Amino acid sequence: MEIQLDQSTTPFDLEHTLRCGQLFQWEKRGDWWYGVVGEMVVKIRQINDRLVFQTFPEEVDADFIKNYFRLDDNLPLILSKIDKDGHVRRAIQRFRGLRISRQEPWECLISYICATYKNIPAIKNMILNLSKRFGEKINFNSHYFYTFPKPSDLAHAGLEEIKECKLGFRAERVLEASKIVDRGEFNLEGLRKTDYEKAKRELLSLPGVGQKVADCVLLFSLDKLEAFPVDIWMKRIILGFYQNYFGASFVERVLGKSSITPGEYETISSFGRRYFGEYAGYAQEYLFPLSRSQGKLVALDSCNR
DNA sequence: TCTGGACCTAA
DNA sequence: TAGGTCCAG
Repeated sequence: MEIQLDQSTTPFDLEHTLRCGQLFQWEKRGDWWYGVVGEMVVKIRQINDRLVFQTFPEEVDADFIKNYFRLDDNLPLILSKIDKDGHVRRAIQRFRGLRISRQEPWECLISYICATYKNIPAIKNMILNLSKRFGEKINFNSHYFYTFPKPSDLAHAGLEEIKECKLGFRAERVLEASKIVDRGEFNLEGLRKTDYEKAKRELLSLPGVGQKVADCVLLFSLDKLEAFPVDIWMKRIILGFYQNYFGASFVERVLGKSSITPGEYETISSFGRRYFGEYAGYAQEYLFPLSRSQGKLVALDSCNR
C-alpha cells in the first residue's frame, strides 16, 4: 500500500522519525524499515513523497500508518509555533519532517521504565529480549519478529524470568507495574482524555515511573504534546542554549552533576512548556537529536563556557 | 524539599 | 558511563 504525501502541507521524513530515538522496535534492512506495531510487522520505506508499506500477518489501511506516525498533526503549524529562536530554527531546518510517533501506551510505559540509566542499544536489546520471551513470534520475509508482551504476560511471569531479559534492577519495577495494569487498577488509555497535570500525577504512582518516564509516556503515547521530558541530554541542551533564562548558580550547579533533583527537573521542564508553548514536546523532539550529533556537541560545549 | 548512594549490565 | 528512580537521613 501507499500513502501520497504533500511535503508542503504534510511534511514527513521517515528516516529522521525512526532514528530520533523515541522508538525501539525498528530496524533497517537494505532500503526497508521493519518494525513491530501492535500485532503487526510493518515493512516501510519512503521514496520522496511516497510512503510505501506492507503489513503482516494482516493488511491494514493507510489510517493505521497515519495514526502511528501522527500524520494527522499539522506539522507546519506546530513548527511555526515552536520556532522561537535560532537554536530551534536550526533544528527544524535540519530535521524537517521529523514527527513524534503515537505509540501504544502500555508498550511505551514498559519501554521507558526499562530506559532508565541505559543507552539506546541496550534498551533495544531489553525490549527485544522481553518480546522474544513473552511475545508472539511472527515469521515474515524469512525473518522472525516478536510482538510486545501483553500486561498479563509480564504480570504472570517470574521475577527471575524477567531479570534474564537483562533488565537488572528494572525487572522488579516492570513486574510490579505489569501487575497493577493487569489487575485493571490503572487505566492507561483513560489518561488520554485527562489533562496533562493530572495524568502525570497518576503515572507517577506507578513503580519505576518518575518525572522523566511519565513525561515520555504522556508525550509519546497519550497525545500530551506539551510534555517536555528532561533527560541528561535535554538538560545540557536547555542549560546550554537558554542559560540566560536561569540563574547562573542554578546552571552551574545543575550542569556540574549527572543527576537532577525533582525540583530541578520541574524548573527545566516547566521552562520548556512555558517557552515553547502547547507543542513543547515537539520542540524537545527536534532539539534532542542535536545532542547526538558530534559537530553540534562541540558547539554546545563552547556554549556552556 | 534536598542530597547521597545503590541499583543491573553492557556498549 | 548509559535517555533515572527509589530510599534513607
